[in-house]
Amino acid sequence: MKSEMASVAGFWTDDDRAMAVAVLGPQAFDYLTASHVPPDGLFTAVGSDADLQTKLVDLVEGSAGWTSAIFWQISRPRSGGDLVLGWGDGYCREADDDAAGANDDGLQRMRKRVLQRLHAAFGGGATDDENYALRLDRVTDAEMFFLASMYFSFPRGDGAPGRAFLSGKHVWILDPSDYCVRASLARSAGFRTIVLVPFETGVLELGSVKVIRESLEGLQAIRSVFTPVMNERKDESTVLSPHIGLARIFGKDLNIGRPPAAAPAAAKVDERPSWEISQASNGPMLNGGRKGLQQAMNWNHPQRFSNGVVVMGNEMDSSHRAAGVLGHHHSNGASQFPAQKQQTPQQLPRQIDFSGGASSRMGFSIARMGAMESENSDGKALCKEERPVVIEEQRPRKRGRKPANGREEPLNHVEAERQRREKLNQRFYALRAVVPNISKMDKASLLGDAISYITELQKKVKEMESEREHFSDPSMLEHRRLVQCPDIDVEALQDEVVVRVSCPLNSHPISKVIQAFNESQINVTDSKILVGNDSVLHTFAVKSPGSEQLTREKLIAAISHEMNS
Amino acid sequence: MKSEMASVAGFWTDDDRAMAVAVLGPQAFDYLTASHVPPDGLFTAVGSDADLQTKLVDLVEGSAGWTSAIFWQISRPRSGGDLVLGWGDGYCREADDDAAGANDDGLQRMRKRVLQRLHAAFGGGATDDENYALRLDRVTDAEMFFLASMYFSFPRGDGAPGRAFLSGKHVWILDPSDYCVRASLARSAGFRTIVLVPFETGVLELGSVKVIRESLEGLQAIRSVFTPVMNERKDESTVLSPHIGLARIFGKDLNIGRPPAAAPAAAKVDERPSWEISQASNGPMLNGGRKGLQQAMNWNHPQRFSNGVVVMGNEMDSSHRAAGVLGHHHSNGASQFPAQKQQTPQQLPRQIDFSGGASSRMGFSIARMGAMESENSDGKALCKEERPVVIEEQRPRKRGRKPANGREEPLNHVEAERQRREKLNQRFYALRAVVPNISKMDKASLLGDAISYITELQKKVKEMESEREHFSDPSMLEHRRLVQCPDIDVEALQDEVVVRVSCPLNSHPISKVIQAFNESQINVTDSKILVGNDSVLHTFAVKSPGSEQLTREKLIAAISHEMNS
DNA sequence: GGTAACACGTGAAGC
DNA sequence: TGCTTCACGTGTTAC
Repeated sequence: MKSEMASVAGFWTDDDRAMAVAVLGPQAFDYLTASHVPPDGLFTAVGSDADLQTKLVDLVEGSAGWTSAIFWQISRPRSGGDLVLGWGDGYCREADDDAAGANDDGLQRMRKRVLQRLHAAFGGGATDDENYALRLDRVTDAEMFFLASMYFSFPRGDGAPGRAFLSGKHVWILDPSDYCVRASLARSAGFRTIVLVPFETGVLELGSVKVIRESLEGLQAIRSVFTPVMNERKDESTVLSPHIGLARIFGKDLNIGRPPAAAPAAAKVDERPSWEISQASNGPMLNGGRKGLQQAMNWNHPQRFSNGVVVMGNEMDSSHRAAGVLGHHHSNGASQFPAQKQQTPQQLPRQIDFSGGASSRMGFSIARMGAMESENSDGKALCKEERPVVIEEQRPRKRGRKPANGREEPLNHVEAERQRREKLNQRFYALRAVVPNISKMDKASLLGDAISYITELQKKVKEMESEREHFSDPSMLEHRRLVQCPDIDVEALQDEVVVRVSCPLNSHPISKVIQAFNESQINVTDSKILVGNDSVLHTFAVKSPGSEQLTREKLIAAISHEMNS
Repeated sequence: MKSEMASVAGFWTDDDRAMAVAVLGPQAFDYLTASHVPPDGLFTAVGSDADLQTKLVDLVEGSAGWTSAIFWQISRPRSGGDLVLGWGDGYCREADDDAAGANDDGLQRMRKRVLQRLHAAFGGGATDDENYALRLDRVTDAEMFFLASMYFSFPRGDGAPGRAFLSGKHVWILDPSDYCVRASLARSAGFRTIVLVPFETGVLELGSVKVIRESLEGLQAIRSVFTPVMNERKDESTVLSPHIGLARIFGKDLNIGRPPAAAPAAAKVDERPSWEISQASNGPMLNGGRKGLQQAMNWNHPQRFSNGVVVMGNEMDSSHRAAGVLGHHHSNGASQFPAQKQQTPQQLPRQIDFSGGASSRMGFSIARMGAMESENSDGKALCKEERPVVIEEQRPRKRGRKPANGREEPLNHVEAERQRREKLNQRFYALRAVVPNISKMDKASLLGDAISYITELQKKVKEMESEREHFSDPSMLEHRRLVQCPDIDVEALQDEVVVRVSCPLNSHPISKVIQAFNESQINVTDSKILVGNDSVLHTFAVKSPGSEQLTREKLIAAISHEMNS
C-alpha cells in the first residue's frame, strides 16, 4: 500500500527529501513515504468520542505537565483494507516564547517547508493557502512533533500506538529515543516522557518535555479525564453514542454509507437552543476525507467565551446528511469572527474549532495566528440549514483555557467553582464509562449503579478468590481428584486384604495413553504399576492386532495426538 | 433463658394473656413470654450506624412504597450470652386516617393494653406515664406490628431476621403469612411484602402493605440508601466509622467496656458549630440499656425546621462518656418545643428525636400526639455539657418528613432540590462505604478512587476469569495433570512396544491409598490395573508384615484417615 | 489570606 | 402540567 503521491518519483526533490529526513528523522521519513500510510490519507473513523478535543485540552492544560496529547483513532482507510490507528485529534500546549529553535530562521523554514510538502503529499495539493504551517510565525519543537504526527498512521500492532492498542496495556516511556518511527521527532521536541494509553476506540498518546514518573494516580487521572463518553444533556446539548456521533458531521465523506439509523440523533441536534451556531470547516490542511474525520473528533461542547462569542459544533438537518450535500464547503467558522488580534490566551481556547487535521493544532497555534482566520475563508456558502451567525452571549465563558501561567487574581471564586463542577462532571462521565448497565442517566442513579456494580464485582472477586484457593491448593487438587474417584472397596480374604480403587478414566493420568491405545486399536498385553517414593510408574506392553508393524514412532505420534486433543 | 417478669406466674392475667394472644398471635406471644428474649431487654449493641434513623426514614418515605422499616441490630444481652438480633431502630409511615381498625375502639383498647403490658413486662415497670401506647390516640395495624416488634429479638439464626443474617442473603417475602413468629402481626398489619436484607451489623426489615415485586433495582435502592456509613464532614459534622460511632452515645450502658480508642472520635464531636444543640433522651419506653442502644440508632443529622428550631443528636465530651454520667437522665428534647398543636405533618418529622425504643415510633406518631410532648418531660436536668437551649435558625429546615399526604403547593422546588442533594449525598456516602483506600474525602477524589477501584476490580475479575478457564475446563484439568505427568517413555521390543508412564505420586488418584499403605506399614503383595470403558480400576492385594492381623476395618480406617489429611 | 470544598437557592429544561 | 434533574452563582467554612 504505497502512498501514491508521496512515493511518486520526483515528488520529493532531493532538497525536500534531505530536509524532511533532517526534520523528521530518517525512520519517520521512510515510514511516511514508503508504506503504512493510506494513499490519500482518507479514513473513516470507526467510532468516535463526542468531545474528545475538550478532554485533550483538559489533559494538556491540566497540572500534570503534559505538552501534547494525540488521540490515535481506530480508522478504516477509505480505500478499504484493515483498520489502522490514524490521527484522531490532538492538542498541543503553547510553548514558551524562548523555546529552543523557535527563533532559528533556518530551522523554521525547514520545518515549514517539510510540513508543506507533507501536506501536499498527503492530499492537500499544492495550494499553500490551505497550509497552516505557512501561516505560523514559528513552529516550535513540540509543535513540529505534533504537526508531523498528523500524517502518520499505524496498522494493527504497528508502531508504539499500535502495540499499545494490541496489548491493551499502557506504555510509559521515560526514554523516547527508541520509541517509535517518530522517535527522532520526539527527541527533537525534547520529549522526555511519552505515555500511550489504549482505549476502546484508539490510543491516547501523551508527550511531555518533563520527566513524569509513572504512577497509578497519574494513569488514573489520564483515564478519568479521558474515558468519558456521554455528553451531558444540557450543557453539551446532545446525548449521542459515539458511534452515532459520526453521522452528525459536517463533511461529505463521513455520511457515505452510514445507516439511516443515525438520523434521529442528527435530527435531535436541531433542538438545540438558537444561540448555538454551526461552525464550518476551515482551511483544511488535509483533504476531504481526512478532514471529515477530524471534524468528527472535534465535536465540542458549545463554548461560551468572555468575548461574547459562542461557537458550536456543526449541525445539520438529518435530511441533508446525504453524501456530498455539504461536501467541499470548506467554510467557514473563522470568518464569523471578526479578526481579534491581541486576544489573550485565555480568550481563544478552542473557540475557533477548525475541522480538519489542523483543528487540534489550533488549540495552541491560534494565539499566534492573529487575524489570519479572516483570510482563510474560501468564501463558499454555508448550507442554508445552518445558522452561521454568532449569537451574543453575555455570560462569561463556561470554561476556557486556563491562563496557563499568569494567574489573574483570585479567579473570582466563580471560575474556581466552575472548574470544580467541571472536574466533578468529568469524573461522572468517567464513572459512566466504566460502569456498565447504567439504568438512568442521572447522577444519583449512576452512583447507585456504580455502587451496586462495585459490590457485585467485590462479590465476584471474593467468590473467585475462594474458588481459586480450591484449585491452586495442591491438596485441594488432590481432593478434587479423590472426590472424582471415591470408589474404594476393601475386601478381606484369609490373611490378605484386597483394595480396589476405581477412578473415572478421564481424571486419571493414564487416560490419554489409554485413549491413544484405543484410537490406534492397540492391545495392551501386559500392564504393571510400580509405586516409588514420590511417583507412580505405569508400564504397558502393547501390540497392534493387525499385520501392520507397530513402531515406536507411530505410538508416540498417536499418544501425542491424544494429548493435544 | 426465661423472661423473668414476663413469665412470672400471674404477671399476665388471663384477660391480658387472651388479649395479647389475640393481638400478637399465639406464636408471637409464646415467643415473647417463653424464651428468646433477654430477661430485661438489656442490650449492648455491637457496632452501629451513625445516622440509621435518617436512612430508615428515607427508605420508608421514599417512592418505593414501604410502610415500615426496622433495623435488627446485632446486640449482646447485658446479662451476657450470645449475640442476638435485637431492635436497633425503626421507622413507620403514618397511616391513612381511615386505616382499617383505626377507629375500632375495642381493638384500640386491646392494642394499647397489650403494648402497655409488654412495656411493663420488658423492663418498663408499671409506670404508664412512660408508655407511649397510652399517649397515642390510636394504634393502626402497621403501627401495632411496628411497636410490638420492638420487644422481639432473635438469637443467631433464629426467626426470619436471624436466618437472613446467617445466610447473608436477602429474603423477599410476598406472602408473609408464615413469615416468622410475627407472622400474625404482619398479617394483621396487612403487610403483603416483607423484605429482609442482611448487613454487616444487622438485618434491615422492610414491610409494605403493597405488593412490591422483587427486583435488582429495588434491592439496590434499599442497599444504596442504607449502606452509607460515613458522614459528611461539615453537614453531619463527624466522620466516624460505625463501630466507633457507638462511643459517642449519650447513655450510660453503651460506654461500658468500650476501648479508649474511641475517644478521639468522640472528641471530634465538639468541633461542631455551636448552633447544633444537644438533644436528650425522652420518655424511654424501655429501660436504660435498651434506651441507650436505641439512642445510638438515633444519631441524626442536625435538623433545621421551619419553626426555627434546631435539634441535634446527642453529644458529649469524651471525658464524660464514663458509664452513668448521663444515665437515667431521661430528658428531654420535647420540652424544648413549645406545644405546637396543629403542626402540619411536614413540620414535625423527626424533629423530636426521642431515644429509646419508641423513638423511632415517634417518626409516625408524633404528628398525632400534638401537645403531649410537653407533658412528657420528666423534668430531669440535662447534663451540663450539653447545650439544651434552642438556637434560632431562620432558614427553613433542611429536610423534614415529606407531607406524605397533604401536598402543600409545588414543594417550593426548594425542598425538592434539597432532597435531591440529600439523595446524591447519600449515594456518595454509600460509595465511600464500598470503596476502600479513599485518598481524600472530597467528592471528586472519591469518584476518582471509585473509578480506579472499579477498573482495578474489572481487571482482577478478568484475570481470574481467564485463569478459571484453565482450571474449570476439564480438558485443562486433564492437561494440568498431564503436565505434571509428562514422563512418557516408549520403547520398542521385538513385536511389542512398552510404554512407561511416570506420574508424580501426589497427583495420582491412588496416592492416598498408597500413603495409607505406607503409614500402616502394609505390604502390597500384588497389584493389578484394569482399564474399563470410562474408569480405571486399581486392585491391590495387601498384607501387614507383623503378627498383627490386618482387618478390613483397620485398613478402611487407615485409608479414610489418609484421605482426610 | 488564599485556596478548595461544600451546601444552598434559583432559573431553566426535559419528561 | 407537575416532577425531576441540572448548572450556576453565592455564602461559608476549613485548612
